[in-house]
Amino acid sequence: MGLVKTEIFTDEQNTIALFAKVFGHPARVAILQHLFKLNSCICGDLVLEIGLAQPTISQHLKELKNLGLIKGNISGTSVCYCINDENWSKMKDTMYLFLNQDTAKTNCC
Amino acid sequence: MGLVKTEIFTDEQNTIALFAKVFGHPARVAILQHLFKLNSCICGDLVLEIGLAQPTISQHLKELKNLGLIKGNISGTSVCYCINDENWSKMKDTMYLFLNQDTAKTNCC
DNA sequence: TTTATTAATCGTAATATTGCAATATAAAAA
DNA sequence: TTTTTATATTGCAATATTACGATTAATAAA
Repeated sequence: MGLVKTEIFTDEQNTIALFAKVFGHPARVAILQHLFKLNSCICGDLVLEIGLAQPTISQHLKELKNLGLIKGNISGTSVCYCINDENWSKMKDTMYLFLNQDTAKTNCC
Repeated sequence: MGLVKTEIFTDEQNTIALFAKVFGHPARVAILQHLFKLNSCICGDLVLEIGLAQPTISQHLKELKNLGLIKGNISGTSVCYCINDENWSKMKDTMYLFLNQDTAKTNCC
């Protein structure tokens, strides 16, 4: 297999898993942290900052873009990437609901 | 390859990625939601609730246990799983810091 | 003891992910 | 136009993940 059975789960469960999955690689975490830190946009400096080959970074950026968490503006030969604030906020709402399930709960073991 | 280059990332980035990775599968999301909802512990009912084979559920439970997010108590022939509140709370702190980077930021594109 | 019952482990097939070299694409500079 | 610069895409090897049948282990019930 190696194939996730998405049909048997709710949309919410699949959505949470998709967002979590994209954060499940340190390179993508690092890319997002850089984009946040610089506040302004960034292009291929990411390749220098993070120690991975250019095609690898490009691939990770694509996954973040596919989920709508970042957007890229072409300026000349380079591409300027930055956070998609609106979608980031929506993602946060979804993840918060999941992470916050533990409030006011007591366990038996 | 297929092998993550963890050496080139910070501990924080790797930790975030590890937590996110475990949430990156809908079955594990579903298991956690069940454990939270029932408030009391659960054992192999998870196999019935979620539509995956027993060894598959067992494997997912193991990953959650390895990260310390759940704990299991043996009672008779069955095992009672529940959330590890303390570790869940610590995990939440880590993830919140990451998810909350967007506060008071403006982007250029 | 023998027989359920429950969960973990092993082994394995199918698929996905990671990373990069090589190449392609596209715009800017010469 | 030719060359340079910056990024995306392709193809592929190495490794990881998912899922499950078969088996094992361990306790409870008969």
